[in-house]
Amino acid sequence: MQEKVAQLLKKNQMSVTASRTKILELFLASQGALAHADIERLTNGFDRVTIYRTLQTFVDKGLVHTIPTADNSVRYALCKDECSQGHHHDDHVHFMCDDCGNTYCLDHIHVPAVHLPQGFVVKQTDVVVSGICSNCTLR
Amino acid sequence: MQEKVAQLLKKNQMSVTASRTKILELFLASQGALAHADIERLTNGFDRVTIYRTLQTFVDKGLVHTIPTADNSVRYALCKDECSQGHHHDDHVHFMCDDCGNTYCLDHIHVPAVHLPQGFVVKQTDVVVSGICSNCTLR
DNA sequence: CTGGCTTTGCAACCAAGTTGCAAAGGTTTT
DNA sequence: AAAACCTTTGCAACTTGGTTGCAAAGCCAG
Repeated sequence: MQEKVAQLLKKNQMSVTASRTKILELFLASQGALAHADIERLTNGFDRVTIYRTLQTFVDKGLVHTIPTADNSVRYALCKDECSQGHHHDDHVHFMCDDCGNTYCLDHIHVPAVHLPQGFVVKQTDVVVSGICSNCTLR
Repeated sequence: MQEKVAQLLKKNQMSVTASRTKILELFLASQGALAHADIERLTNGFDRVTIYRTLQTFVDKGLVHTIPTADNSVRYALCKDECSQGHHHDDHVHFMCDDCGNTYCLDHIHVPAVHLPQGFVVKQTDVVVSGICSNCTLR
């Protein structure tokens, strides 16, 4: 596992350090998206600043993308393989659960095409759905 | 005009004060959405805190709604008449222009229904489109 | 295992937003 | 039109989230 994570870092042109390894492991182990605060809580000893910088590096290298949320908080989730350095293909729907607070990438649900009036050029469409996730409806 | 604004405030159960009048005028005069910083710039003399509280009051009273944005900044726009105290009908698409930075409510473009996997309960769907707005493509 | 570049931790800083409270302002009553 | 009462404002202080500069430590080629 550790080894696999190290390979993944190298493949994306990053040197292998303790914080990057640990944080990437967290992402691989997590179902949903992670916020800076989650990572701070789940690790111990890494400086706030290191976590900010590590996340930024992951985004720059195309390993992770930020998720638009309804409550204006910043969350991060692993990219699928199609994403690469400086080029994110983030065309899936995101879901925020009002109950457990988790945020999920619904990778297989693509954002619908939105038809705009003449003169508008569409570059990106973000869809954020909120409600109750499947884990929480069961309980 | 001043009178009309005062009526609008009263209709929504707010006392008529200088800051509320001025800020509501700004919204009525503005094409797109306004951020706290915009209002601070366009007015002079009102305290930051007063602007925060006025915006919050407008949201509570159903006069204004917040707009989800791709860059995690908070913006406000006038509600249509269907919105009322504590009950927003915010089911239209929002557009952010990468060029001029303006944010618009596309009131007549409704958010498409998104089909989610079993077990998910949808409460709200937010669609934020970014690109170039019709004002900026003309130039 | 040495040297050079990268990353980390710390401290300080900045921006956005919130809270408590006294003073000022709006509204209602008489 | 003034008094009384409740609401709103401005100020100061604080909190939270995020950034920057820099010296020390860490990574990884040769």
